[in-house]
Amino acid sequence: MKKIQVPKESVKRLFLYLRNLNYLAQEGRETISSDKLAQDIYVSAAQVRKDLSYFGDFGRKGVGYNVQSLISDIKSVLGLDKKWLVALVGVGRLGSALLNYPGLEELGFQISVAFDIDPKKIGKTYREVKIKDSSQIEKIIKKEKIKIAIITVPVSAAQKTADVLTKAGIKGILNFSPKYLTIPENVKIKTVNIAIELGNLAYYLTHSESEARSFI
Amino acid sequence: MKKIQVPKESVKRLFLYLRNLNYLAQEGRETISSDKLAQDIYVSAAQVRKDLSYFGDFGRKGVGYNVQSLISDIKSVLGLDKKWLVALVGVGRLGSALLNYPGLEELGFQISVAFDIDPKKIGKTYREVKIKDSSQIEKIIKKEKIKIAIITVPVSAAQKTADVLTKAGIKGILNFSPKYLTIPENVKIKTVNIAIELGNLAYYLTHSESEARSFI
DNA sequence: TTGCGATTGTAATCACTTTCACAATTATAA
DNA sequence: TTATAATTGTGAAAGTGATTACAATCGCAA
Ligand SMILES: NC(=O)c1ccc[n+]([C@@H]2O[C@H](COP(=O)([O-])OP(=O)(O)OC[C@H]3O[C@@H](n4cnc5c(N)ncnc54)[C@H](O)[C@@H]3O)[C@@H](O)[C@H]2O)c1
Ligand SMILES: NC(=O)c1ccc[n+]([C@@H]2O[C@H](COP(=O)([O-])OP(=O)(O)OC[C@H]3O[C@@H](n4cnc5c(N)ncnc54)[C@H](O)[C@@H]3O)[C@@H](O)[C@H]2O)c1
Repeated sequence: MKKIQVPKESVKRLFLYLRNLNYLAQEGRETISSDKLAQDIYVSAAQVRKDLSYFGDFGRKGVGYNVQSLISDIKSVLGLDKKWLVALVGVGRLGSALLNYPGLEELGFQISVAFDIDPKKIGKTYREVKIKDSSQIEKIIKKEKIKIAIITVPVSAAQKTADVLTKAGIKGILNFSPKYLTIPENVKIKTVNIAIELGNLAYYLTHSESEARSFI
Repeated sequence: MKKIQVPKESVKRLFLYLRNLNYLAQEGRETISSDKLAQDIYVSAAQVRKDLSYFGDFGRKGVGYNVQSLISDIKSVLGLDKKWLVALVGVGRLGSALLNYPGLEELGFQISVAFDIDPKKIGKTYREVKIKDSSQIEKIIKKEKIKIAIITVPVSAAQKTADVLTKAGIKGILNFSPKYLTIPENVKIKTVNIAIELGNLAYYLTHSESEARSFI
C-alpha cells in the first residue's frame, strides 16, 4: 500500500479554507474558485488546489468548487464530521478562559469534563461543565471514552497529568505547559507555547532591518 | 551581500535550547554537548549544531558549548538581551489570563499597558498593569515607544484594533483572534489559533490508524 | 610529546514542500 | 455547432530544510 504523505502545512491550511468557506456559505455563495478561496489567507491559488488534491478531486474544471460539498468534504478529511469530547485538566486562569471559549465548539469540540485539585474549584460549574477532582481523571475519561485532553496545569504537574491521561486512554493532548512531555508513541501531542510565539516576533523584529548580520 | 536564510524552524528551536540551557545553568553545569542539549526535545545532535551554526561558532571542538556564554549568545540572536515592552488590547477572559502569566517575563517581555473599551474594566489594575481606555491606544503607544502588541479582542474588533496599533507604530503583533489581519508590509504578525491546534489533533487521530484512506 | 576519545562545524546528500505551467474540462455565447 | 473564457488537477522544476558523515580540533593521560 502506498504511503501517501500530506504536508503538515497543507493540513493546517485546510482549516483556513474551511473558515473562508463558512463565510461564503453564509453569504449564499454556491461555487468558488481556488483563486477566490485563496484570498485573504496569503496563499496562492495553486497551493489551494494542490492541498485539496491530496484528498480527492473536489472541484470541476472550468467551474470551481461547490461551497457546500467542499465544506463537508474538508470536514470529513479533518475528522470534524462528528463531535469530539474533550477533557480539560487545570481550571486556572488559562483553563477557565478555554472553558468559556466558544471557538472550540464551532469546530465540533466539546469540553465535556474539567478537572482540578483545588477544593475551592471542585464542584463549581463553568458553562455547564462541572469541575471534578483530579483523582477521578482515569475513571471518568475511561467511562466517557474521551480521546482528547487539554493540559493547563502548572508545569510542575504537567508530566504527572500527561501520565494519568494516557493511562486513561487519551490519544491526543493539547499542552499549554512550557515543557515537552514524555508520552507513549501512539499518543499525539501538540504543545502551544505563547511565550515562544512572542519570542519569534522579537527575533524577526530584531533581524528585519539589519540585513547585514555580524556573524554570518 | 549574501542574504543568508535561517529556517524558521531553526529559530523556534533556539527557544527550546535556551530553556534547556537555563535548567543546566541552574544545576551549575559549565559545558554541554550538542548531544545532551538535544535531549528531551526530540531533535538530533546534528540539528542542534546546524541550528547554532547559522549564527556563529559558539562551541569548541572536543569540548562542547559553554552554558553561560551560549545562553547569552542565543539571547542576543533572538533579540532577548533587552526588555521588550508589550501592549495588550482586550482584557477579557484570555487577555486577563495573559496579563497574569509570568512565562512572558521569563523571556524578557513586560506587558506594560493594557486597553479595553468596557467602562467596568477601565481603571482597574491587573498585576500592576492599569487598564486604559482603547481611545488612548495611539497616544500611549507612541509615547512609550512600544513595538509589540497582543490582540485579544473579539474577532469583530480585531481588524480595527490592528489598524490603530500599526498607526501607533507597533511593529509586531501576536493575534489571538481567529482571523487573518491585513497590516502593512513592514509589520510582523503571528496568529495563534487554539481551535486549529485542537483540530490538528483530530486530524492526526483520525488518520493514524487507518493507513488506507478511500480518496487517495 | 604523542595518541586517543570526545566533539564541533559543515559539505554533500537526501527529503520534503511550494511554485510553475499547461493539458483537460466545463459553461456559455455566437 | 464551434469558439472562447474560466478553471481544475498535476507532473516537473525550483526551493527549502534535515540528515549524514567526516575532517578538524580539543583536553587529557601516558
Ligand atoms: N495564563 C496564561 O496566559 C498562560 C499562557 C500560556 C501558558 N500557560 C501555561 O498554562 C498552565 C496554566 O497556567 P495558568 O496561568 O492558568 O495557571 P493557574 O495557576 O492559574 O492555573 C493552574 C490550575 O491548575 C490546577 N492544578 C494544579 N495542579 C493540578 C493537578 N495536578 N491536577 C489538576 N489541576 C491542577 C490549579 O489548582 C489551578 O487551578 C501553566 O503551565 C502555564 O505555564 C498559561
Ligand atoms: N477565551 C479563550 O480561551 C480564547 C482562546 C483562543 C482565542 N480567543 C480569541 O481571543 C479573543 C478574546 O477572547 P476572550 O474569550 O478573551 O473574549 P472576551 O469577550 O472575554 O474578551 C474580549 C475583551 O475585549 C474587549 N474589547 C472589545 N472590543 C474592544 C476594542 N475595540 N478595544 C479594546 N477592547 C475591546 C471587551 O470589552 C472584552 O473585555 C477572541 O477573538 C477569541 O476568539 C479566545
